[in-house]
Amino acid sequence: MKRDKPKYKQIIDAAVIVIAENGYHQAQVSKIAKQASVADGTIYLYFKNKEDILISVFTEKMGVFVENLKQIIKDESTSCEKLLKMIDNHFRVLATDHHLAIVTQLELRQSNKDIRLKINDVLKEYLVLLDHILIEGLENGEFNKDLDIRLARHMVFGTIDETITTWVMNDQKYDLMKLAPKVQKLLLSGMRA
Amino acid sequence: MKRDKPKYKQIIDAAVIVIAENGYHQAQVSKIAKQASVADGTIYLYFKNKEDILISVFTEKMGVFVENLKQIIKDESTSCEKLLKMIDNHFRVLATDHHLAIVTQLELRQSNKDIRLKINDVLKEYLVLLDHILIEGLENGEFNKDLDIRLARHMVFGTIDETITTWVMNDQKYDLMKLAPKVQKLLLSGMRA
Amino acid sequence: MKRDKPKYKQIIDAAVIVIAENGYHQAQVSKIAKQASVADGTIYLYFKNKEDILISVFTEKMGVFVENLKQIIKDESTSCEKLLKMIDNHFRVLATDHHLAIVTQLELRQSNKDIRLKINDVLKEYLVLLDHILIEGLENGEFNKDLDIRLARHMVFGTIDETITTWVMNDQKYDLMKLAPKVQKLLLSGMRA
Amino acid sequence: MKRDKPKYKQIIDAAVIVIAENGYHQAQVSKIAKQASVADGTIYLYFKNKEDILISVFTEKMGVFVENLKQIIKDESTSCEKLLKMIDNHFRVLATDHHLAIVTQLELRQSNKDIRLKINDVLKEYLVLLDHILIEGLENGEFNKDLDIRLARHMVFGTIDETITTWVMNDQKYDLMKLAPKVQKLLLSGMRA
DNA sequence: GATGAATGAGGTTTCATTCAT
DNA sequence: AATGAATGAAACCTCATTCAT
Repeated sequence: MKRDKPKYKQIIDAAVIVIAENGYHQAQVSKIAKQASVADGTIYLYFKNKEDILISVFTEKMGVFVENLKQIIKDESTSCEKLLKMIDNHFRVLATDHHLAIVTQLELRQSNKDIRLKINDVLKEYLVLLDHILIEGLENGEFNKDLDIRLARHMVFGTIDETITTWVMNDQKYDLMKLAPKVQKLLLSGMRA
Repeated sequence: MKRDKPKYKQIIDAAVIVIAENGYHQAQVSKIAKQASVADGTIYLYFKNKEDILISVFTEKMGVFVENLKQIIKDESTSCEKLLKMIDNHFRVLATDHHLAIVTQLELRQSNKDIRLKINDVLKEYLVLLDHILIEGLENGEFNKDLDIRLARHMVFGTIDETITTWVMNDQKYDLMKLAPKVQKLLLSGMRA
Repeated sequence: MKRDKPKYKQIIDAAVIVIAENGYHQAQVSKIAKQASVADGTIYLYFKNKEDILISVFTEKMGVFVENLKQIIKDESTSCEKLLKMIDNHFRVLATDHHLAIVTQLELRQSNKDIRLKINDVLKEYLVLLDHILIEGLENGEFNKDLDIRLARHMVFGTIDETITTWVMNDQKYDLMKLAPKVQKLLLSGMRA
Repeated sequence: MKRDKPKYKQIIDAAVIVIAENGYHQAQVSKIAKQASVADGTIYLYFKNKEDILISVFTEKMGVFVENLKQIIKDESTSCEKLLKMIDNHFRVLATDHHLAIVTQLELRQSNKDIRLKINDVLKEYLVLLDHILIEGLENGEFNKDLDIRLARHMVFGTIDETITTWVMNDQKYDLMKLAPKVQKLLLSGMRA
């Protein structure tokens, strides 16, 4: 399997760095190859084309969010706590990897529709897990029974995304992690029973 | 003043149509010129370069949001009502102009960092006005006195934006306007005193 | 009409020279542009792509053969004389333009199947005219009534083509024109009544 | 000797199939290796480079024509009969091996000048044998004493080649073998004393 | 002898911008 | 003011060949 070979991850990581440091439109394949210390042609032994690199970057990295969230859902805390853990996790992953934060919040959004559609497929998986938490909270009475799941999902994800994007645009100069409990509290007060 | 001449608006409107119908990356200057019924070179009598067209599209169209919001702030309703009016206005403008909705929610976000930074300057004006409503609500006791204005702003704008973007991505097939009161209610329950 | 503008012919002629002097696979668009004294991009105002240049080279130049042959057919000489004139014309055009001879006999034959199929369409027109001469000769009794037109066409064209190609491969070092009457005589003796 | 080892022939035969089925420009070394069931690198144990494969394909396969023709020349028939046998042999070999016919008549002609020059060296051997027949016919009075050997060679080979190429281009859908006596008769009538 | 992963040079085409008319 | 023909820089990808195993 190609994605288990060391060069696969090597190229993905190189792509994140190159995109973060040069911007999406200045992230030429040759730069990524150089950063990964492989020849240009080697890229094409592991990826079909440039688009495939970009989608794989998102898929591989987003996988971490999804995996973490699956763990969070499994545990036995309340839905409220799960929501906090989710926000906390989302913030932590991006606060820990500055390059990745730039890539997901700013650069990858410049990609064309084809790529964005595939990125959305990955995102959808994440949103479905978020819905699980929301539904569970509804059913166990933690959340307001009139809550519109779809709007609540928009609110939770929109707030998280907007908060992180603003933080990235401000050059990540304040502590994102500290905002997690406040964001949770703000969101919860709007959903609680 | 260039922006008062008829061809200026003509080109801006052509750009919105071309970007909405062809996508950001397929919106060549020559296509915009054709749609505006002017020669390619004429574009450069009214705009410094392509970047200038795109920023102007956003500035000119965003102006409507800002103007409307200024009117809303002036009137004598409660902060809660102002928030509803703001959401309602935001939804209405985009629900009325499908091309514009596509351009602002999807296509213009593919622009490079430079353009997006300038677009953000324009957006900031809008967010400052939103802050006015939030501060007013805090001061007159409508909103929770512990409310973090910055986070509340992220939540309000993030929720609105995510809701509209999802609606555009779903081909605008449901009635966006109907969601306005629900979104307001959801947001308010998180902020109220 | 694009093909009436001076730059169109300028580029076609440049292509013939570049292909003849560098070989088919070393005839880059940039070289053709340089030879034609235009910018690389200008090529694409007159031709859809590189393939289009190559096909146009053949079509434009082959047009001369076809036009000349149409004149020959119209005149009132015998079929035998027409055949001589055809051979003579074919030899003369290529003996006069050494670059063109190299391009048609050697270089253009390296093109891929798509291009060769389009080239064949043009050639077919020429062969149809040759058939006219052969049929006429059959009907007026100049040629053997048992003559198989298809085979005769193969023989006439194959002999002409092989003779010219050998001449080109030998660096055009002998006088091709002098061979015309001998080739005619040889071919005719095989077809005469 | 490398050319006696089984893998040598295996690769040559694979090359003929790959070129015939994919076309000259789509006949990558890796495809030939795959078809021959050897690794890419193995090719280079038997051939200096890709050019060497292509020339060897022609040399090996052309060898059959030359060998057969040598036999034909040795026998005691008339020059006219030898000519028929030669045409018959030429047609038969290609009519029997459809892949080979495509490769020699269409695909290999797309190769660059270097390769074509080397192919011509091989062809020359064949043409020299043809000259033997023609000269013998001249000397024994079967052919016209004014016959120009060089032109006659062009005519014989050009007619054969054009006839076969047309047959291949028409997807080999009629019986090439049946044409042999007619082609001979046509050619002979032009050369006979 | 055999393998196949890795290499890296090289070319077509697009499109924002200019400037002579 | 308006035109639009001309410019030319810039990058993705292929594939023949090598060489460590």
